[in-house]
Amino acid sequence: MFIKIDFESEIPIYEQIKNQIIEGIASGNLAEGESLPSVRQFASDIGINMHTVNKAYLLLRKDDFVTVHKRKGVIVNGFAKMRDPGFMEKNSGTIKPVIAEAYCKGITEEEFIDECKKIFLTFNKGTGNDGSK
Amino acid sequence: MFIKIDFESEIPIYEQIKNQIIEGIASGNLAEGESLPSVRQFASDIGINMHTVNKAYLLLRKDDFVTVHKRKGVIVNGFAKMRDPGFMEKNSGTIKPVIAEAYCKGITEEEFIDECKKIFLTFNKGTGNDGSK
DNA sequence: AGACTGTTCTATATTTAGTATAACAGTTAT
DNA sequence: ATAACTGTTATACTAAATATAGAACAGTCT
Repeated sequence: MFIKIDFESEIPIYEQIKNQIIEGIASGNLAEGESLPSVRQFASDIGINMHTVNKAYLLLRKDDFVTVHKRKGVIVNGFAKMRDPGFMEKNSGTIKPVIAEAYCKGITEEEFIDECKKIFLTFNKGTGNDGSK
Repeated sequence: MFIKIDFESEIPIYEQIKNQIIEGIASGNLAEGESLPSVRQFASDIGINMHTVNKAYLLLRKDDFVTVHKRKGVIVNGFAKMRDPGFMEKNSGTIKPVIAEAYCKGITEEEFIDECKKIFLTFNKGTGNDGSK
């Protein structure tokens, strides 16, 4: 796997795992139907505990990024199953403090949006969320 | 003050305080030179502990949002003192997971950027960070 | 039956968050 | 100078979140 954990980070390990898997899906590195490593093997690979991996998987399932099959393991969903039109409303509270800080730090709207576009570019290469239904 | 704490939130109280003060500065509700309530009075107003407020103030000082004067208290800095051109580089790691998740959830680049612009609008009304030096 | 999945349970150590008192060191008005 | 107000620091404690550890369970597939 392509996941690297920063043990010095203040971000919990289970969240680093969750984030990197979501980024993997968005960037097309993890395609629909692919299965993730088992909690035991993944934990052993990274050198952490099984339950930490499991917590990440539980969160991914809760938000419809993956489906769990006994025996097969954890499988990446298609974009259709992940879709949630209400995402921006639920998460504007997450973005607001970041923008407020950026604004105070002298970042212009244009600079901020350019950075967002740059990040979006790394994702649009993937399987493709073209915004269609 | 205009600050409301959500005691049910998973976001620490000191971070809620910090965020709302930064948003207050960005939106122009808190102008340069204004002083924040004393740690003791603020804590008593909200019904929390002094040290929780102090922690928020320490973080705000660390990031140059405020200056501390004994007796006068905590005073809001001007945008010039807050300015940090390296902000986006330091914080692209914060934005990336949010965009990745939004992308998977079917939010288009346009929708995401529109939301950012909407938030920027609520700030541009303020004293004005016009991007000039 | 055996080997593999995720899941659940219990237990523990560590860190973070928050509260609680008390004292200290500057600053300013009286 | 004294008093009253600042932030700051120190210590102590509780509670929750994070991470680890080992064991057992319940499906699934060969």
